[in-house]
Amino acid sequence: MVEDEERLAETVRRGLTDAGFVVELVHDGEDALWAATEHSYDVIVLDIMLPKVNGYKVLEQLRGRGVWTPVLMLTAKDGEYDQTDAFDLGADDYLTKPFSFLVLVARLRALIRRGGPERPVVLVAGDLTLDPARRRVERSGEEIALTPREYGLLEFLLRHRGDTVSKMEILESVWDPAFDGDPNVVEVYIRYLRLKLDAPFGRHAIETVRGMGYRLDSDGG
Amino acid sequence: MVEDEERLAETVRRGLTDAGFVVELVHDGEDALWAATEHSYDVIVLDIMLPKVNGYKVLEQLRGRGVWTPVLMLTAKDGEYDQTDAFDLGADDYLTKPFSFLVLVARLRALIRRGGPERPVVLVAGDLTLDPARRRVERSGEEIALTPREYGLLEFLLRHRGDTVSKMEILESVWDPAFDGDPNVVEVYIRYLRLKLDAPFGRHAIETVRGMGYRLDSDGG
DNA sequence: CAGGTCGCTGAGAGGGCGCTGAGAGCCGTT
DNA sequence: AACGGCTCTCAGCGCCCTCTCAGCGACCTG
Repeated sequence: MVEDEERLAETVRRGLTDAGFVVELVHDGEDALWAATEHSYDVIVLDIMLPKVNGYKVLEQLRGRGVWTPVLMLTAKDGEYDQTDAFDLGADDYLTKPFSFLVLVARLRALIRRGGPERPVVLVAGDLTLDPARRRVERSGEEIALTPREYGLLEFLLRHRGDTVSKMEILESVWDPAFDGDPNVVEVYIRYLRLKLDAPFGRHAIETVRGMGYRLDSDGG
Repeated sequence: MVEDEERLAETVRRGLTDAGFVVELVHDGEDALWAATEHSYDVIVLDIMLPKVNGYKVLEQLRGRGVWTPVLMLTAKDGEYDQTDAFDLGADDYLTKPFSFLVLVARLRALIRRGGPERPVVLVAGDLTLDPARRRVERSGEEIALTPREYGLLEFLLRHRGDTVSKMEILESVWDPAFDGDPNVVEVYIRYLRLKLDAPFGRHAIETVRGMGYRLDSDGG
């Protein structure tokens, strides 16, 4: 683990040890590079903001030296780099500070077990979140109750957020590939979602692309 | 790999082979186009300065032909093109000469690992971009709302950018092969596009070729 | 300069697409 | 059996998109 904030580092270290991990802790980028090159770890937890050499550089260097140990990056929410950068740089997973300790453990176990990335479990678009595991939808932290159909539709839109998806695509994925009813159902359910997701918050996350279909804004409208 | 400097090419080839890659080497843009179109590679290393057809043209042609193999471009430090161009044209990564061999290997591995999911299928002409998947059009980073017809017309022009296309060709492709209405529709829609794409930006991406048809500037006007 | 052709432009009619409210069918629960 | 929730159908409506048309200007030719 590479982390320079002492209190946070010590807390996490103790927690991980209790959870059964053997933890080695270094405090800056230089030590991180040396340790990771010389030793072999199951997984590396790497903070971005570090003394001497930042996390970004550390990762780049490691990959450059052929070190392919799975890396979980810790990113500050308002940092200069964001999650996208983390993935682009070859990180296998990331967490945004502040993070839930239990989530950290889960992600680390996943990385070790698979030897590969576990994509973030929660789908996000702006202040709109959908957690498939808990089947829970929130907007601005407020839970929103959805029927199964509404939920399926929203999940589909979120998984294609930013893309324009046609009514036919939606019907085939959310309804049935052999659905032969009135395609107007989609419009009706889009409306239901808008009534629950947009209207109470004065936003418009779901955009109509006339003649083409619908599009969910990446930034949540 | 596409590289014309023999010594560099041979060095890199040997290194990549040692690192476990199977390498095919061609020396100019023409061979590159042929090889990349006929065969299927995990990743393409493409130099910019090449005999016959330069790297940019090669990339442009490949993307135009629907070849979406990841491409890593090699750019000269003081070259007339820079990295921004590389990304704009649809390169997936780039390295500036001289480059660290280990970094090259790392980047190639990253490109191969990343593989399929997030490939930008974007048509570009200067500062004008069209993303078919997202059905999104931007000029200078600013999104532009188009109706289906306008969008279809612009997509057609972009796919033939640099070429002069006749009104009849346009009618057959964008409208209907059996369209028998007033060909003046094309002029009308060209106008709509100009009003949305050119006028607000003081440019003229769409050129009229009197007696022949229309032409979209490759560099966006 | 006159005449013709081609492209540009503004206005407007028509239709198609998406939105909406109501309600019927189906299911599980009480 | 009655009720409520969910799903889907349907038909009306309003707006945006599409296309037509006619006048005008630009360009070429004699």
